[in-house]
Amino acid sequence: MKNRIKDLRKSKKMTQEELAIKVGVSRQSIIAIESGKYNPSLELAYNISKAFDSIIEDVFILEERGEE
Amino acid sequence: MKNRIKDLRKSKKMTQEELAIKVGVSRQSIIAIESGKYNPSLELAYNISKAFDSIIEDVFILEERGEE
DNA sequence: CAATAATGTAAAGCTTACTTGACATTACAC
DNA sequence: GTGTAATGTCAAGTAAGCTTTACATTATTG
Repeated sequence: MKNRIKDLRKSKKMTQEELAIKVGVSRQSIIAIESGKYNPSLELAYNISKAFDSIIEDVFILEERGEE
Repeated sequence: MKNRIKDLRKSKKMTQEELAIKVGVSRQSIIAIESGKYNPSLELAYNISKAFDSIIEDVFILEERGEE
C-alpha cells in the first residue's frame, strides 16, 4: 500500500524515530509502513495522519476492492 | 473502536454475510469489527467505508492518541 | 577526516487480526 | 406452528502487524 509518509515526514523535518514515538509504535513499524511493506491498523493509520494534520485518505493511497 | 457499520448496513439492507463477501473477509470479522472487538486493518476499513459510499472518518469513530 | 545522527536491513518472537467450523438463538415468511 | 434466513457466540488455528535487538550503510555536522 502506497503512502506519502516519507514526504510528509520530511516536510515536517521529523525523523522516523520521532514519528514512531509520536504515534506510539516502534521505528521498525514506521519503516515497514513507509516502504509499503504492510497494511497498518486503522488506528495507527489514523494516528499517523493526525501527526501530519491530515486525514487518512490524504496520507495513504488506497485502492478499492473489486466487486464480485 | 466504535463505528456506524451496523446502522449503515441496515440502512442499505445488507446482511453481515453480504458485507463480508463484498469486502472480502469472513462474517466473523464483520461481527467482531461491528461490535468494536478489534481494530481492523486500514485496507479493510477502507473497503468497508467504500461499501457504504463513505470515507473512513465517516464510518469509524477514531480518537487521537495523546501527545507526549 | 572523524563523530554522530538518521536510515536500511534482517531475524526471532509476541500479539492480534482474521479464518473456519459448529451450534444456538432470534426474526421473519409460509 | 414450521421452515428458513439472519444474527450471536465460542473455540482453535493461521496469518500478519508490530516489537526488540543488533548491526550495517548513508547522511550530516564539526
